[in-house]
Amino acid sequence: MSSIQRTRKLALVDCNSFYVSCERLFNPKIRKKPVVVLSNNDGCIISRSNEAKALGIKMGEPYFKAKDIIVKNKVEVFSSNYSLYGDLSRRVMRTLKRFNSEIEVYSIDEAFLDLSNFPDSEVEKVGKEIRETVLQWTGIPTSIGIAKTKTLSKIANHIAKKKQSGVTNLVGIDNLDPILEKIEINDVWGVGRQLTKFYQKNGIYNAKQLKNKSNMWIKKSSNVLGSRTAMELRGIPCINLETTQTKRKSCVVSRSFGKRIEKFQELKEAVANYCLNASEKIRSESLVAKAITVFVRTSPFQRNFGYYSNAKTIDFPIATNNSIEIVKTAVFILEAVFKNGYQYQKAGVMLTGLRNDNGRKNLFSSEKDEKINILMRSIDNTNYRYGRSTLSLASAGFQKKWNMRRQYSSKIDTADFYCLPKIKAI
DNA sequence: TCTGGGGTCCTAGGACCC
DNA sequence: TCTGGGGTCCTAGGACCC
Repeated sequence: MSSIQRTRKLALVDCNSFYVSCERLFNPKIRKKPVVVLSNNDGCIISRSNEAKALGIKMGEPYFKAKDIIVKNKVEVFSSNYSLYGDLSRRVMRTLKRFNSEIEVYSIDEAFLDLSNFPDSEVEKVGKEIRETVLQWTGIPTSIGIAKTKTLSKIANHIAKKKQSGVTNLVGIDNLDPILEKIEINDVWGVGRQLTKFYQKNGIYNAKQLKNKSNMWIKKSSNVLGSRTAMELRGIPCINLETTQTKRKSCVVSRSFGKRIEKFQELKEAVANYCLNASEKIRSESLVAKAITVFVRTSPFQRNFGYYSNAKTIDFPIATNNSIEIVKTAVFILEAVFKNGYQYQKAGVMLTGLRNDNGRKNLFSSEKDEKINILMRSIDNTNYRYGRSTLSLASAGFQKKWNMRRQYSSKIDTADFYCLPKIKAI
């Protein structure tokens, strides 16, 4: 045995109020102010600065419900700008890879890092170094939790969020019970609303109590995922670090409309646009779809108009990523699910059964297919170079009355020179 | 007036086969 | 007419995540 202890150590790096931090980066005036970022269509609040949290603004709360507090306290409001957040996310992840190239990018603002190669005694110091480096290189503040399993690093991260240092290390602590006892059951990773209700009914209110329940009982009353969580709380790793990105299995594009839609024609345009978007996405990942689902629905919150929701799936004869075929099939489905006399609030398309496009010709492929592939490729290249929807299909429409509301966009584009932050020479 | 979007995994149950 | 048991595969729906 080596003299240095090398237990399994995972760090969870989580960006603090990520979307808000991104907006602040390009707008120093809002650094100390309460800030919120809204979801698509300016619907819900999906990111809050600490100052906004302190005002009692809740995560996921509809914007219009929080408006009173927002106006009264002069909270800065932004529509979401996903290309900006995606760009900054990539910068953060690139920085993290300096510390270990084997990282799992878990979401736009989170990554797991394997720190097992560092001695136990140094791991906290490494955490602080990671945090400082990310802040210095990207301007994004983070919190870091370190522990033996993913579920425990999530808990460590939860604690780190409330600390000045921003780093919490649970490796090397023999008895975690006093810490786990303070973690409410609904704050445990993998325990959502339903499980919380169920666990509480059975006297489990915190992480320590779940940890001490028998696997048999948990598995019987929930499922394997539940018992995995309990094992991980005991420090037994059950969830691996996924360092290689696996290809996705489905691709969804759906939006709520800026205003309600009643006409088939407008719905058709929206759905055609979602199809173009989705097929471009899967083409860029060299995938083909086995099937397509289209769904439409009215607002579930507007009871006086009666709720209607419908969806239908069609299998393609041969898996495809051809925009024209995808749009055509989607419109065919839409004709089947559309009913007159409703105010539609949302629609979407889902490409499923995705697999690699091996480009192999099959029995039915023809010269025409070849030509279509070439056409698709040139559309993608043009749109990449000159901006999305430079080239489109006529069925996608031009008016786009149904487009999203984005009233508070910061309009920052990291690909645009004039949006770069200015530095004043002293 | 105004309530996001995009994923994954698990389970139960049905269809089908031998 | 009697009518078993085990396996696989698929799907819909639910739960969870960020």
